[in-house]
Amino acid sequence: MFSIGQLAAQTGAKVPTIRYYEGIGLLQAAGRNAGNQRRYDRAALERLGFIRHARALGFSLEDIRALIEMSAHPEQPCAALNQIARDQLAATRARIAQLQRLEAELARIAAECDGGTVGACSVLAALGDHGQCAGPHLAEQ
Amino acid sequence: MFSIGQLAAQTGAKVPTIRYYEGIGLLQAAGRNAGNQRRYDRAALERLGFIRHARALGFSLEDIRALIEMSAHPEQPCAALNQIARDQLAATRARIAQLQRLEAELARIAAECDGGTVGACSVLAALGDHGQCAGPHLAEQ
DNA sequence: CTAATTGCTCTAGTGACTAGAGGTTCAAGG
DNA sequence: CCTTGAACCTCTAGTCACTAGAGCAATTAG
Repeated sequence: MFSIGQLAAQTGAKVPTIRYYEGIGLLQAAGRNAGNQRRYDRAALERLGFIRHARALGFSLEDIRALIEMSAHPEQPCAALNQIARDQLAATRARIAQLQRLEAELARIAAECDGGTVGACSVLAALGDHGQCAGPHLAEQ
Repeated sequence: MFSIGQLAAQTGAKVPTIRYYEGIGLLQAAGRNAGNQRRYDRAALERLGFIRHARALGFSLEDIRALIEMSAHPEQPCAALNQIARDQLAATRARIAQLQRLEAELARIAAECDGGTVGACSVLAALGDHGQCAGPHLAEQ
């Protein structure tokens, strides 16, 4: 059995994050010892490891909740499961494409600076005027 | 003179967003008409256009606040100004590189699904086990 | 003159945590 | 056995950049 600190050390999650996951029902509430402190078993370690790895891959907690829900029904077809992964892949690709558009504009804007004064610097003008841009680059960050 | 709705229509910002910008001091408080409604001139239109374009390029409101501050001192050297733009470019490139690592892992994981049941699907296992991944891909989203 | 639209302020909610206050329990050393 | 310091507990509030809604006032078109 692990304390919350040991669980944190083993998974790389921070202690308040673990309590947060429990609070929103993503991790089931841990058992407590006589002094009301959380105690975790190896299954909890695996569940938290799953969550952390899925987060590191960019899945939302809502997605992860759905994935956990599905893993509780192993006899069902995995189409919905794989759809979540493919949606995440598509979202990642879309985000990359958008950031590459931003990168191109930023590189162009930054390159125009000639090291003079703010008043003469083309960077401010370029930031203010979308007309100077090569294309669209709407960022919904 | 424009109403807030007309300003919103011309810049693409939403009405509550404009009021929010005023609330945090990013846009200076607009003048009011006899009925306490905000009225904007062409200068306000340009300031908001600058903010929206910088946001679309991925700058934080804090960065934008600094950029606006600098634009009020046109005689100063533009080094700090250009540094903000170059930092944003570097952050964008770092984010792209990281998302590309995620993309590679997600593509690999999604490709492994053979359309069976959840229990047999390799996607869940791959999501839970970082050991199956080709490399590091820590996402701080 | 009326009705519809637009405007006003204020509060609260989003996602995924993080920070801090103020108090309790545990583990190790003497 | 006792003390000390680390780790634990709950609860509230803050982050970023908005967005949604309530409840009311002003404007504008017909």
